[in-house]
Amino acid sequence: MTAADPTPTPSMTRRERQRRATMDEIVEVARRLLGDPQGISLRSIASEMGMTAPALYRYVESYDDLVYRIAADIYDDLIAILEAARDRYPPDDPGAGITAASAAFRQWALNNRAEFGLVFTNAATSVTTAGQKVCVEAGQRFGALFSELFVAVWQQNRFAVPGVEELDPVLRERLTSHEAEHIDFHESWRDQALPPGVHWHFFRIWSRLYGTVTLEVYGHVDTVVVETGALFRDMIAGCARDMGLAAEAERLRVVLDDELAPRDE
Amino acid sequence: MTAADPTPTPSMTRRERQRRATMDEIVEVARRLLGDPQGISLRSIASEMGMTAPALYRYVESYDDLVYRIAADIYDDLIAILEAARDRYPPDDPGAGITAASAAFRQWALNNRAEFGLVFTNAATSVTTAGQKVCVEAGQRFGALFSELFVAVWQQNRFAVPGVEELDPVLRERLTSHEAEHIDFHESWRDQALPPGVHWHFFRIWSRLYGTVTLEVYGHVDTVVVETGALFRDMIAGCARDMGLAAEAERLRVVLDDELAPRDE
DNA sequence: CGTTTATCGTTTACAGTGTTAACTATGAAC
DNA sequence: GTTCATAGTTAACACTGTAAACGATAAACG
Repeated sequence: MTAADPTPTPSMTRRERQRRATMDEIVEVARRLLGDPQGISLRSIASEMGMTAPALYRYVESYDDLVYRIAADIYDDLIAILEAARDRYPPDDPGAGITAASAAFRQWALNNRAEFGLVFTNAATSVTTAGQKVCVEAGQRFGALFSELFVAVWQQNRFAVPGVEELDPVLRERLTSHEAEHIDFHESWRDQALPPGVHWHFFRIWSRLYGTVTLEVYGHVDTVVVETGALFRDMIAGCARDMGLAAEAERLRVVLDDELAPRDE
Repeated sequence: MTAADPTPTPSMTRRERQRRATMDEIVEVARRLLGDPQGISLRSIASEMGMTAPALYRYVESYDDLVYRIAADIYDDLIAILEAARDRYPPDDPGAGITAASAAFRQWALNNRAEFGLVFTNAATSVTTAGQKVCVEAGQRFGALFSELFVAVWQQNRFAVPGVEELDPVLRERLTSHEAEHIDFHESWRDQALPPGVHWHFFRIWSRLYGTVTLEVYGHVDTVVVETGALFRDMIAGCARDMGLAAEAERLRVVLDDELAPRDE
């Protein structure tokens, strides 16, 4: 990937293009080195691209700043993978799409544990650098991918969601008031005036996906339920039920099997 | 805490006692320093106790070894906290016990994020040192705490669990064959001959608890559902339903409110 | 075109990390 | 009372992120 270019490469001065190129190469090399047991270091990155470590400071404010940029790049990579999984199924079948994307997310996490940890179990709540911003934005794009699929499913079959009266008062307040900057990844919902219960229910579904994948990645459960994928399958089936997809369980099971099978390439 | 002493302090030579004392002090100091922004380091630990860094190698094989011992200590600390929460309710009310323990787990995690991350989202799959062993054992004790409560609930109300025929074949094989060393924390179940479905259902419940807490700790969800505790409450309510505790929902809600309220001390 | 100037890279240096080797007190043991 | 293992030391090595000062080079301007 090495993406995250707001303006890809239209017409910028030669220097700017070159600068962007090495900027991209930095995070590219860093991500390659991320797989190594001893992890990444500015010196290893620099030497890998024939430079010295202090030179990297022309492109990166600090080590943490670099980490944020790497995280953003990982996000974009992951988003592309999930979109590809989603697009293997027709757009008018968001149930299959969200199932496929979820499975792809899980497979990616298990196959890229270091990257998963960097992005999804990181205490990176520290200072606000330039890099963190791009990281947060990428995270919002990632969230939007799932939330859009979720909303598409809801708009298709209007499954039951909790009514406003069932919601926690504070939560209801936040979800109804449309100063919702804090409702991170849901910019795409802006004009749709969705019931707050839809918002809320999405959090519940997302928490189960995130939680199960994280549990599997860190192995805080018997290995057999990870190896067989039984726990993940069960969780997906449960989420499907709670999204009004019970009738399509058999069909979605096939989708899931397909996406959980090791990719052929 | 600084516990994990198989033989507390019966009658060992003076040297052994002293050795154990500084061993305990090391992890104690390390844990105190864990809260610091720049984290722990052998030198900071040593200087904190008036020593030099290389001296620590008389007690610890390596840095990773130390981390494992810290993790074990954290586990023991956490176990004590959860046991205290559990024991605030009568032993014949495991429903209240598991609810309280779950809430205590969540509160502890949110209040000790560094320690939580060290223990629960750590790639510590590397080499097998002496320290890792004590860490794994502590983890099993931790798991046993929840699984025992879970089994107690089941033995009390015999809630429905999936039948053997519904289980993944590989999973069924593993759960029925009693060479179950891999079924980590369930040594306490040994002689009970529990249906495999009970095992399996415990994994599901545990995955939801672990997943929700981890999600909250790392904030990969709207902050309001964390601050209000709405997501956690909802998840606990769902688990209670799936443990045949629907009738006691109101009673357990009170327990939950109690445990989620900031402890008074 | 030549000169100025900003950019990108260098070398050097500093404080910090985990870790090893060699050496030295000191308390237990024969 | 001598021997000897133990617990500590200092010195050193190979790393880490980072700052300062300096040099080459390419763009920008008169």
